[in-house]
Amino acid sequence: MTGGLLALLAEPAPVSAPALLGATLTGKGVTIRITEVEAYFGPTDPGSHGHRGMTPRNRQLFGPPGTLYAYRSYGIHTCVNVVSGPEGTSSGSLLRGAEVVDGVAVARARRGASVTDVQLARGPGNLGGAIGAVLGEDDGSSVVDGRGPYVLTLAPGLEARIAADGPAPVLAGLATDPGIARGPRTGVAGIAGGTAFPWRFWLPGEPTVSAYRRHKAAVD
DNA sequence: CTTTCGATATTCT
DNA sequence: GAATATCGAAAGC
Repeated sequence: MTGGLLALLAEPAPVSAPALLGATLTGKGVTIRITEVEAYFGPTDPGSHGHRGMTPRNRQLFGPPGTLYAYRSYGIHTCVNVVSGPEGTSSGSLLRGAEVVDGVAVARARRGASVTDVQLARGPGNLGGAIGAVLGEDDGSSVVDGRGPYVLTLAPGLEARIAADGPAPVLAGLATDPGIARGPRTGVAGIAGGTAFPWRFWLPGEPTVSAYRRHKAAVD
């Protein structure tokens, strides 16, 4: 059952993003365990692709929770988001880092023979490459209804906790979970990359979390 | 170790 | 024409 997952994704990304840590995404011969995400929220977030309204590229970001939003970054890399929040709000979580837990050979065939296990899905562009994301066939597909190329499964134990306590207490607990780190987003320019939007979430100590690289002047 | 730079789709000025 | 939710190779300390 994925009822708990849908209940969490009903919340905007800055609230629901921590719940994606430790979750797995399976499809196209590879399974990854998510270790790093960034949340974006169009209505109030100048760093979001959806902040200035719908365009042909970002329209899937406005879709229903559980939609996969894929986009081309710097003209080269394919990056992947999981849409959350009410339909029409342009909110989603960018998958920035993950551990390949199954299909390592398949992922390496896509990324290159010399890429180490840790590097396979470390960083958003690399992650998209490892799972074989393709704009034309994956952008706008669902990761929750079982009919798309990918299926998202919550971290072990989370479904049971949601069933017992409800989604709100679970998300409130994740917001202060000492096992989850949060900080400014990577690569986002201007004030949107500063501490005013501490919407990068990761699992401390995981080697597959990408290195924090400052882009331009992120306001602290 | 750190910094620079090229590749290049999409969007905004 | 310039900027961007990037990456990796090359060059400079």
